[in-house]
Amino acid sequence: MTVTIREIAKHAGVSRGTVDRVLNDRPGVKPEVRDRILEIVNELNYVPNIAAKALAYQKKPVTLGIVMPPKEIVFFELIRSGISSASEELKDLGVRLEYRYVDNKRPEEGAAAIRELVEIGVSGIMFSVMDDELIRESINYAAQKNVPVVTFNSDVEDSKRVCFVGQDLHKSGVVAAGLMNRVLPAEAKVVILTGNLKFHAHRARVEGFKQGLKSSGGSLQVERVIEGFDRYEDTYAQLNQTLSEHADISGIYMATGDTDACLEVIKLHRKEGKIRVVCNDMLPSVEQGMRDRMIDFTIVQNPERQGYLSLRLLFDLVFAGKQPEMEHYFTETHIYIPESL
Amino acid sequence: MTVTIREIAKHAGVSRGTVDRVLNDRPGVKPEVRDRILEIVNELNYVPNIAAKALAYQKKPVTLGIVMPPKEIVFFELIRSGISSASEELKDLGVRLEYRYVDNKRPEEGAAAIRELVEIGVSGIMFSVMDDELIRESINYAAQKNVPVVTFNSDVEDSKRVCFVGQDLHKSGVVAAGLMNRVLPAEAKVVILTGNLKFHAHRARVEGFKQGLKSSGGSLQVERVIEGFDRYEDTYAQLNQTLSEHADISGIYMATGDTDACLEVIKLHRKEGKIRVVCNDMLPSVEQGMRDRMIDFTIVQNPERQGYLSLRLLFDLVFAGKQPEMEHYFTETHIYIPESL
DNA sequence: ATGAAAGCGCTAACAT
DNA sequence: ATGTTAGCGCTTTCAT
Repeated sequence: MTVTIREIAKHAGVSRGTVDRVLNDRPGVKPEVRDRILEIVNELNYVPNIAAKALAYQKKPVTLGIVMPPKEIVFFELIRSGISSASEELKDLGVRLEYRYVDNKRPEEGAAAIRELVEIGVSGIMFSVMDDELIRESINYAAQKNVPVVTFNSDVEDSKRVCFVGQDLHKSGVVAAGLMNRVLPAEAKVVILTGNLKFHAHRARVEGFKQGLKSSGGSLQVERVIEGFDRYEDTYAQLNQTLSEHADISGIYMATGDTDACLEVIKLHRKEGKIRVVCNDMLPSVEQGMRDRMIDFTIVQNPERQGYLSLRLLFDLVFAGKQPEMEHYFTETHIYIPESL
Repeated sequence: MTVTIREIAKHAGVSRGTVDRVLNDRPGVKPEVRDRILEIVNELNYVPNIAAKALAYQKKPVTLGIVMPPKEIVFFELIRSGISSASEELKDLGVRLEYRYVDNKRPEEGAAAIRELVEIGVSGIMFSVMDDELIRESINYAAQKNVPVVTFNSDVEDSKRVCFVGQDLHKSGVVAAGLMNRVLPAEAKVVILTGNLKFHAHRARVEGFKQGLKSSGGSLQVERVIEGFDRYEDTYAQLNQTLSEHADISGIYMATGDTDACLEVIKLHRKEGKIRVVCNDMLPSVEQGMRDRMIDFTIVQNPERQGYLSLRLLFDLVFAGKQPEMEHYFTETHIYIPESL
């Protein structure tokens, strides 16, 4: 027999209303009664019935806030589709979603969005904006107001967010190294392209790659690590220079940065098909590069799942009181080749 | 405003009971009334509320049947874990699962299981047993009794199953060819290992591989296609012979078959690390082979997702009347290398 | 501080 | 053939 709120009430010799108050941390219950009820709840191993809760919430649905970049940011497209799947499943379950689209490079917008969502009374927040002190403060403010925050895609470290769902950037790099090792001959020379090594997120892949090369006992040489600062021109100029100076470069790991710039330089040097290219993510430019057979591999970390899982975790937490089991949920690392498309 | 059964009743000038009868195809409604109600249902775009249904079904849950191999068949482990995730989500939603474990090489067991489940009154069935005429008949029998069947992992073609969830075997082969092409030099010789070319499932990967080699304009040569009939000895003997006769084999595509036999032969010929090996699936023997760096790649088709999706589709169908959108749901093709583990 | 009762949308048993 | 009603387990409002 599944144990209901009614059973608890009977055991405790109180009404269902009182039990409900205790279970939902509502005021107006004598501490000793509260304790006794909680004891019984534990003893009987009570678990709330989702369907019943959902039905009761129909009139005044629980609201979950989502803060992320707007539709124009194509990188988030698949994450959005994962969120959609989850929200489809939750459609009838007494949940409403409240979106706030912000520039994910503008911490102040993200921080403000969190506070606003807390003000309007959301029960939980999904959040993806570049890490920053302002944001940390907002997240902690939400936490203190009992509004749990799940970060996704990019984490806000040392904040009071309940968990993070995203990529294992270091592992991307390790896997990229494994691929290079298999497609290039011994002693071959490779170049790493990244954005800005000051950012942890950019550094992690590069470090993973280097470590991967080492630990696999490979003999590949990293000729240079280029910081392109996510700009076409910088990337183009530096890579161009490098390829000019080193005609024997046979692999490029595009850890972070402008794919188009990279491919243009390869064309300029007439190295199509001669230089092996490993990328990350499946942006339109990467997909095109694969179709054109200029990119050999791209490493992807299940963005749909990031979206789906974050929302699901948040729902389970606020609706069933189910605490996330981990602090970091890393989505699986997958490898694509042109034939995978 | 979401439209409820009550609204429909009001519009039609009947009671909620009658509407319920119509919506659930229960007898005892005058045809003209039924038609009128259905019209209104369409017009108002009525969608049943899952939470309410689930709650009402608490006492007498809807039962879904699952026919698949028992725990000993390790291949299904991940599929099972996907089923578990889905059933976790559906726990409170008025659904009960009824398992029948059968040898998936024994169609008569599978066919009997379907009939039995239909007899005991399940509302839908998930099914995975090798294709066979007996099974086709059972599935059609179930369909005729209004019990939808979703096949997963291996399809039962030309049957009245509502849809199939599983791998795109042909694509596995194409992707394998893409990998071989990237890691082997031009003109290299490869061997294909399969089970029994009489089986469509075994043939599909082999054909995909060959076609992949061709269409990518590669120059690799398929030296031989070995049928190992899923037996260690046959595989061992034939591969051994082939490697003895052709010292220049530099790639093996393990489309289907006994991985251990394959690896043993490679060791025997001291070709560890010299012959590139591409496998399918992530069986324990494959995983071990990767850790030992004897297998370079394995191609996997999201078995968890197969389990999850099949159950979810079945639930949506019987619970919300949502017809599957496709007849074939192919799970995504993923590539793993040792560093992915 | 606590109890009682109505209601969320749907099903099913019982009436008519 | 159709209407009425009592739940399903939880929330919430209104009494006490």
